[in-house]
Amino acid sequence: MKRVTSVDVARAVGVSQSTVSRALADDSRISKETKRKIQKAAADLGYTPNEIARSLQTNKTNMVGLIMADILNPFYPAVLDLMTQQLHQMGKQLMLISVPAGFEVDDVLPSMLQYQVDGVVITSAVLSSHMRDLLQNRRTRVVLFNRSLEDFSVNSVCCENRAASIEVARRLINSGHRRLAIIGGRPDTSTHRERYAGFEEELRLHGLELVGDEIGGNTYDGAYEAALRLMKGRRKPDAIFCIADVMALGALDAVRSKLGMKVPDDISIVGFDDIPPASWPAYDLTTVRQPIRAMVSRTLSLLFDPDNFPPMAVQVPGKLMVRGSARLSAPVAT
Amino acid sequence: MKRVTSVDVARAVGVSQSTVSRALADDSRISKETKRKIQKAAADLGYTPNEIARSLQTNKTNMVGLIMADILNPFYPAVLDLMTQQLHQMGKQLMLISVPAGFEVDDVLPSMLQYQVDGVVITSAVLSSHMRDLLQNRRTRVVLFNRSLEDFSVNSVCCENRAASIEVARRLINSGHRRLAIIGGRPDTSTHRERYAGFEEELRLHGLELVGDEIGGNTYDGAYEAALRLMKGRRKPDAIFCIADVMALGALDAVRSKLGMKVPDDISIVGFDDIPPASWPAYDLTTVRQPIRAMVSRTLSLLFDPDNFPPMAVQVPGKLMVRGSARLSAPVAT
DNA sequence: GTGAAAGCGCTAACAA
DNA sequence: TTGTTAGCGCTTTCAC
Repeated sequence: MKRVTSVDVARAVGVSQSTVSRALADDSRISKETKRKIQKAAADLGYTPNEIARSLQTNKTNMVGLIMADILNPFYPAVLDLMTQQLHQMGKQLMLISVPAGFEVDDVLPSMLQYQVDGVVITSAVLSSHMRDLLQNRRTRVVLFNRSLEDFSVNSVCCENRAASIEVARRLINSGHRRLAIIGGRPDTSTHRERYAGFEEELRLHGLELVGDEIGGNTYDGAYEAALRLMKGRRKPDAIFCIADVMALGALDAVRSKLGMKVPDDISIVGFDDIPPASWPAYDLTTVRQPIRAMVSRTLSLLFDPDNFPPMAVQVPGKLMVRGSARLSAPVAT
Repeated sequence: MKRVTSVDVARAVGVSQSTVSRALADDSRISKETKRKIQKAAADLGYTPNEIARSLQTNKTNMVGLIMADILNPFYPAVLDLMTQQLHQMGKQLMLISVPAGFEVDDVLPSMLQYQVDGVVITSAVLSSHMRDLLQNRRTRVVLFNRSLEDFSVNSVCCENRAASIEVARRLINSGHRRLAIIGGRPDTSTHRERYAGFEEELRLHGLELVGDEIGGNTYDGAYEAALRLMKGRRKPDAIFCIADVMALGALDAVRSKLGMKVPDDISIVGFDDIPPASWPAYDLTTVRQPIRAMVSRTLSLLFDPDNFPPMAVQVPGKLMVRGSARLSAPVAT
C-alpha cells in the first residue's frame, strides 16, 4: 500500500497540494471551510506529513543528537528519560548514540551530523578541537552536559562541582576526619578535575593533604578495587570522597563486605550524583545531589535559544544529602 | 557558511553531480581515476552526504525507533547501550522515545513514524490493535522486546519466562519452602503474566498455592511497600519471587531494614533480570539472568531480515544465578 | 484565498 | 565511463 501524501489529500478535496500544506500548517489565509475539508480528508486518508521531506525543504530536522559516554552509570538513565520527554513535548525527537568503550566522540559524531540534527548534546569525556570546528562551521548547536571546557568555547551545563566538593571536604574535616582520600573517575573529564580540585583545595586550607587518591573509572568494579588499594596504603583513610555515586557504592561494598569495616563508624564514604540506590537502606549514602531536571531544562534552553551567543557555561548548585554513610556533625555557621 | 553539497564537489572536480554520487557509493562503473579525484575533493571540502535527502529519495532512513516504557528500571540501560552500539555498527541510527508515566505507545508512536523510521522496537506494556494496523499498512517492521502478544501477530523477543519461573518455584519448593509469595510488575505486561503463571503452576503441581501476591509496578518503591504488605498477611511467606530485580532489591531492603529479618535465613528472595546491583555484595541476589546481548541481536535480526514473515516469537533461555538471597539446596536431577 | 512552480540534496533510470 | 533528467514530498515564493 502506497504511503499517502499531501498530493493524495489535495486530489481528494479538489484543491492544490500547496493549499493542503498551508491548511495543515494552519495558515491564516486559507478559508475556514477549506481547512475543515482538508483536515477531514487528511484524517480519513490517514495522512501524516513526511518529516523527512519537510526537513529537506526547511533545512531543519527537529532532531537533537545525544552522545552518551556511559549509559551504564545509573546517573544517566534519569537524564535520558527527562531529555526524551522534554524534547517530545517540544515536538522534537532524540537521536541517541552510546559511545562504546575505546571510542571517542569523534568516531560517532559525524554519522549523527549526516542526519542534519539541529543540535547535539554530549555527555562524554572530550570534544576534539577538530569536531568543535566542524560543529561551528555547520552552525550546529552543541551543549556539553555534565562536562565543560576550560576555554568556554562551547555551551555547557554542570553542577557547581568545585563548590560542592569544597563543602564535602569542609564537612568531613569539621566532623573530625583527618585522613581523607578520593576516588576519581576519569582524569580527562572536567567533572573529575573540578571535584578533585575543590576537595583538595579545601584540605590544603586546613593544612591537610590527601592520604590517597585512586582512579575508579566511573564504574562500580573500578571503585571497589580502588577502595581496596586505598585501604592497603600506609596511611589508611578515615573518609573517602568518591566523585560519582556508582563508585561510592563500590567503595562501600568493598570496605564493608571485603574488609569487614563498619560504615560510618570505621570510615566515612561520600558520593556525588544522588542516584536512586544512594537512598536505599542498603547503602544510605551521603552524597551531593545533582539537580537533573534543572540541568536538562537548561541544556535544552541553551540548545534552542536563538540568541544564545557567545557560548556560556551554566552552573547549577548541588545539594548535600546527609545520610548515614558519613559521620558528619551539624554544619558550622560561616 | 553554506553547507557543502555534492554539487560543490562536482564543480570542484569538473564532473556531473551524479558522478559524484556514484563515486562515493563506490559504483563499479566509475573509473579509478575519477573516483580518486572525487574522494580527494570531497575530503578537502569536508563534504558529507545529507542523509535526509538520501532518505527522501530512497524511501529508507536507516533509522530505527525505540520506544521504552521504563528506562528507569536498571534492566534497560544495558539494552539501550547494546542496541545503539549494534545499530551504529550496522550504519544505522536510533531514535529514542521514553514513554512518560500515564501515556501509552499510541501517544508517541505516530510522531516517530513521521520520521519514516525503517523499524520500531517497543519495550512497553501494550500495543493497541489500531497501531498494529497502522504499522502493518506502512510496512514498518516492529519487534516487541521483553514483551509479547498472545496472538503472534507481531515479532517479539523474550526470555523463556515461564520455564525460568517454573525452575525458580521448583528450586524453592525442593529446598523446603512452603509459603511462597510473588510480587508482580504490571498485570498488563506479558512478562508479568508469564512469570506469574509459570510460578503458580509449579506450585499447584506440588499441591501448594500462593500465600500472597502483590503488585510492585516494576519499581523499587512499589516492591518495598508490596513486601511489607505481604509480611502483614495472615500466612507470612518464607519465600518471595519478584518478577524483576529492581523489585527484588526493594523487597530485600524492606524485610531487612524495616522488619529486621535475615535473608535468606528468615526469608528467601529471588529476582528476575540480573541487573548489575544484583551481584553486589549488599544484595547478593539470586535471580534469573536474561541474556541481553542475545536478545538484542535477535531483535535486530528480526527487524532487518527481509524474509522474516510471518512474525515470530523468539524465546531465549534464562539462567538461574544462584547467590545468597535464597536458601537453595542443590538441584534435584530430573 | 488559492494555484503554479521552483527547489531542498540526493538516487537512479535512461541516454550517450 | 559519464552526463542528463526526473523525481522523492514537502515549503514557500510569486502570480492571480
